[in-house]
Amino acid sequence: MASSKSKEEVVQEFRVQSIQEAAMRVIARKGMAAATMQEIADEAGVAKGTIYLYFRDRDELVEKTFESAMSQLHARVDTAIELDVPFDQKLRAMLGAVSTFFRENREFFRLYISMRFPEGSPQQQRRQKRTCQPQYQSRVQRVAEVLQQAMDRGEIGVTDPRRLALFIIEGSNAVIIDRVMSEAPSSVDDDVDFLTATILGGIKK
Amino acid sequence: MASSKSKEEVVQEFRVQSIQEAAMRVIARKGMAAATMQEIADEAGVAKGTIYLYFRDRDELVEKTFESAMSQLHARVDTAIELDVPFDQKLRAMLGAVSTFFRENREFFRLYISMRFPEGSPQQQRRQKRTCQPQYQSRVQRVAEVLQQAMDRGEIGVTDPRRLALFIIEGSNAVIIDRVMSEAPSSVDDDVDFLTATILGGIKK
DNA sequence: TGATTGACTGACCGCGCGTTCAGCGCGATG
DNA sequence: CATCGCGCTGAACGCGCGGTCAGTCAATCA
Repeated sequence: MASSKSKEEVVQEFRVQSIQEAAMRVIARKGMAAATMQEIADEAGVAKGTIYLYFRDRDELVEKTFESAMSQLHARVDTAIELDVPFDQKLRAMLGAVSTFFRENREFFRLYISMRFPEGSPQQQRRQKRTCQPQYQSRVQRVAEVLQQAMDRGEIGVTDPRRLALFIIEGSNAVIIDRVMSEAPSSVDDDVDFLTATILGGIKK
Repeated sequence: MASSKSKEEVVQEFRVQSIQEAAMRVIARKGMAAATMQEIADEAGVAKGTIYLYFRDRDELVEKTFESAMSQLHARVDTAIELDVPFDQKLRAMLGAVSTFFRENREFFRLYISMRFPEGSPQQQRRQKRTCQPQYQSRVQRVAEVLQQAMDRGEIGVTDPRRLALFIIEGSNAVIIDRVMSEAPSSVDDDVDFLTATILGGIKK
């Protein structure tokens, strides 16, 4: 047999996935704090207790859901980063990857935003920081490295790459999310054109 | 009498203010959802019940707290907007106003972020949208108008001013908030220099 | 086909929250 | 000094949540 696990494992993974997707949809609809286990279970078409067969508690469900979506985003951005092209094309590819991802995963952005700042008791905050912040930091870090390379090659001016990465990522996110939320028809290229031009050339006449 | 109201009114306003400030501090510490009325009351040095003498319920407390802080931010930005100077100086003044405000009100940024996307039941979400979204929209709108003027005068290139405003506001916020959170020593000018240069001139060599 | 398993269910539990309100104490009044 | 008014208190209430676990039943086994 190709894989050692057949039915059960496949079924398990399917369950895990559909519960995670349900969680994302409910969080997108009600917000992080107001998303209840009951509503997530209903959305997934299972009983509340079933969720606890696959996830220890609510925190773990949220954490795993965030991580698996985030690793997809990272995978896409990484393929753009690894392209061997001039910086402006690479920037365009990265922005396109992010834009496409958020368009295909409209429900994710709410979770994405919520996980940025940990909530709850100090312990909960520490736990979330350990698991979720690294995902952000590594996203910032990867972009910062790309910027650093471009600086070394003289393709762009020299500044603090981390601060620049933050500015680019959050500015772009705001534009992309605004578009995704407003139900406007497809416009990936439009946004990417706008962002690439603004980031590269600034707004000065 | 200068004002028609003396003792009682002054005392009332003081109570309202100190409760709002306590709410901001607790929200900054625990996050929006985990900030309990009990902890806010303790922080303000009053009993839980006392809060309900000044605010109908939790939602109203949060709403009013957000609005009063937000109007301070708006006031500062507005004085920068009304300056009769070239666009680049105006931009610098606006960024300086925001940066200074967030530095003086470290506790506010958490509330600011939380209010951006309404949470809870559909009714709650509608209520929050009616009261808080306008504050954001008007911030975006004001910046967009300044950009439009600059475009008309040929000071900057022509694009969609709203989208540009979003990009600038959120990119700048990310940089400013990162600095405020990281406890780094004063660096308002540093951030403002960085942001002004990047926004105006872009990053291309 | 009867026995056995274990994935799944959902009524139930305890807790902690927002909210209430009967009562307390203290300054003002006469 | 007795009375009153009122700002304030915090124990108590009900609700709705996350989490549990005894029971169900379809698939599997012998």
